[in-house]
Amino acid sequence: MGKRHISLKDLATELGVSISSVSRALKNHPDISPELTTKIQKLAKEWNYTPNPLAMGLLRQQTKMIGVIVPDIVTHFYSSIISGIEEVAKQHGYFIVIASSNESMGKEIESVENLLKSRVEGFIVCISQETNNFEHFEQLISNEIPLVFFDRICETLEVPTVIADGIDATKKITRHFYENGCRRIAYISGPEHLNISKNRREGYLEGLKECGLKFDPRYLVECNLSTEDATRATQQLLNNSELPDAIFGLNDTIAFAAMKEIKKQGLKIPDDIALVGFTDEFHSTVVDPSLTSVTHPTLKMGREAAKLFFQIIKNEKNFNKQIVLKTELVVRESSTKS
Amino acid sequence: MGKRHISLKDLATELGVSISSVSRALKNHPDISPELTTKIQKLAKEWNYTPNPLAMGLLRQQTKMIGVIVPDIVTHFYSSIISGIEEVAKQHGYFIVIASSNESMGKEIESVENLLKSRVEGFIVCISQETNNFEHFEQLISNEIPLVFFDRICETLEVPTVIADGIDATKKITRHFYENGCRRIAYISGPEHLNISKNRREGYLEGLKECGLKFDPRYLVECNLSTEDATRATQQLLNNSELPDAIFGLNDTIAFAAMKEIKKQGLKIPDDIALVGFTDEFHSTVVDPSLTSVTHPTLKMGREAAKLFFQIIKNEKNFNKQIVLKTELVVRESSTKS
DNA sequence: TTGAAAGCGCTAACAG
DNA sequence: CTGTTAGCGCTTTCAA
Repeated sequence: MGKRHISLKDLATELGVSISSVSRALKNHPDISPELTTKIQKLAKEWNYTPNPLAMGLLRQQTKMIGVIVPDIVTHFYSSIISGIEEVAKQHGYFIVIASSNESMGKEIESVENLLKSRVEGFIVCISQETNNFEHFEQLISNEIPLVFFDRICETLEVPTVIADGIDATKKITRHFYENGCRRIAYISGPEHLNISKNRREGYLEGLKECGLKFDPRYLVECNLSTEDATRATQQLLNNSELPDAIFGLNDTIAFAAMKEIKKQGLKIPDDIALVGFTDEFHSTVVDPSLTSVTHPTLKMGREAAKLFFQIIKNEKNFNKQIVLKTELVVRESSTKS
Repeated sequence: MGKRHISLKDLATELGVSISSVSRALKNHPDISPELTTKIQKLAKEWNYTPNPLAMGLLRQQTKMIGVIVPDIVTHFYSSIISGIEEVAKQHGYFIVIASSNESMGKEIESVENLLKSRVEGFIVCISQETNNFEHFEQLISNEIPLVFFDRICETLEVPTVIADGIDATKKITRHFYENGCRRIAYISGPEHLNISKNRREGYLEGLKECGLKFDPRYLVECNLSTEDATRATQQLLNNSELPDAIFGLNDTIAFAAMKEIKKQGLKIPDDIALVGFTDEFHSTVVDPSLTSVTHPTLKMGREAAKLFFQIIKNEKNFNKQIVLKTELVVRESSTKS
């Protein structure tokens, strides 16, 4: 059950001094005589004293906990971001409590409440795909509880955010397809209300225009972010009388689902259809053909989100509240037609 | 910065009663008059009172935190186990604090110390591949701090554990190869001191024997668990004058590295070499050819580990302290020779 | 230079 | 039935 930890009181009684003297000595308060200080510090070390964070927390009303809410934790994208958050949090002596919304708004709301009960000092969140009502976040804001959004954000709320530059990314993808001879470029998007969907679509449309291609609505399909629906969306694209010669998807789930479906229908990647994803390093190289993709700077995204958080916590005033991270197009086999 | 939360005192002063009455009313203590109780509960609800866990924790000397140490958090295997742990922890009103050892013993030791400082009530850990000295865990044991190992365990320590049945799994794999006509079955193992390496090797040897095959040391290579070293190990196997006709690896990292290397050398899977991995659902189906593999019951492993933990916390005496989870061989394309 | 006391939010034993 | 008090571990005035 765990033996009791050493307290200031233990040290004080052992040494026959007062608790406050011990407390002061341990933080090298100048008032305490050097001898006493040394004596106390020596014993503290010997007895392996560490301050009780519960007591400190109660006193200062701070738990040193950050609530992190993500759509899921098993996807590499999120776990990698979490790593980044954790890294910075640790540096600041904070730790993170992770909750998964499972892409459900109900669970998201619940998580906010639960974490609030646990007295987290603030939140770093990527909203669920379902979330279309933001009251639970507005409440946080009006209570002045620190909040940071990453990746999927709510544009109508004044909240510090870090996102990837989706417009630029999808523009790059479209152009890349064009330069590789593709003319019927299709895009599988996600739920319309998500900023990532909107941005990436915008880049897609701009890219088409820049390449002098006309937008063809048959080549833009939408799906929720499940594998099943992504497969359905791919099938829809492949049902067109005029097949697209290039497809890219909003995220990994979609990209891989598309890849499987294209292969299943006996079409060749990239020769029949070039494919590009929005994925991470690992998955992209493990599949066959290796997948050209825009890599998300996940670790950095996590770190930046955490940094924003601490700027809020520290009450800093002048900092950039809208961080946009550059993405990189890594060309692999799936998009270079022979 | 977060407005102050409502305290019992706030309710008490508002209602002009004592703090203890409020405390009692809130837990429906029979001593309090029904009227007062209702009045207090009503206000508490209105003001959205939730007990301060810090105060409770200080009082009861419990943080409701479990330290979870894993080799890394971004691998699906671990993040999925973490999900399982988290699920059960939540049911018990606990939350988990995750630390990653990055496969380094130094970091692992550090994590134990840090989490101890944070006053976690106990630990659930998968030891790092480097760990060959267990003092930091022995210390926990002698201090009666709850500890559970999963997947990679230390057999010399008396600690409740949950593992997958590696012997049975690799026996099944070996037999599966045999039944598919393979006779030169190779195995890429991990660091010898890890229980998972030992068990799986044992199953491999037993499987060979059962099939009436002689063990050939050229077909057993070892690697640390990095992609680079797994590639090296695969090359070593493929350098044999007599090529193996089947390979399986200790885990996903190895399996995928092997797959890439085999393809790179222009060999066909499964016709030249059949391949089987120890992986999760997602990865196995996304690669080409899809990978036959033994699936780890990761979620269950996490849940079981957490359950063990709470049995310790609750001071239960008679419970099974060695949980062995069955694995399942899912046959896909990579191992069925045409 | 050191100690006593109050208070952070809560519970529980003890009084009334 | 309700209030008072002490105490969990710590910091911080205020006193000495």
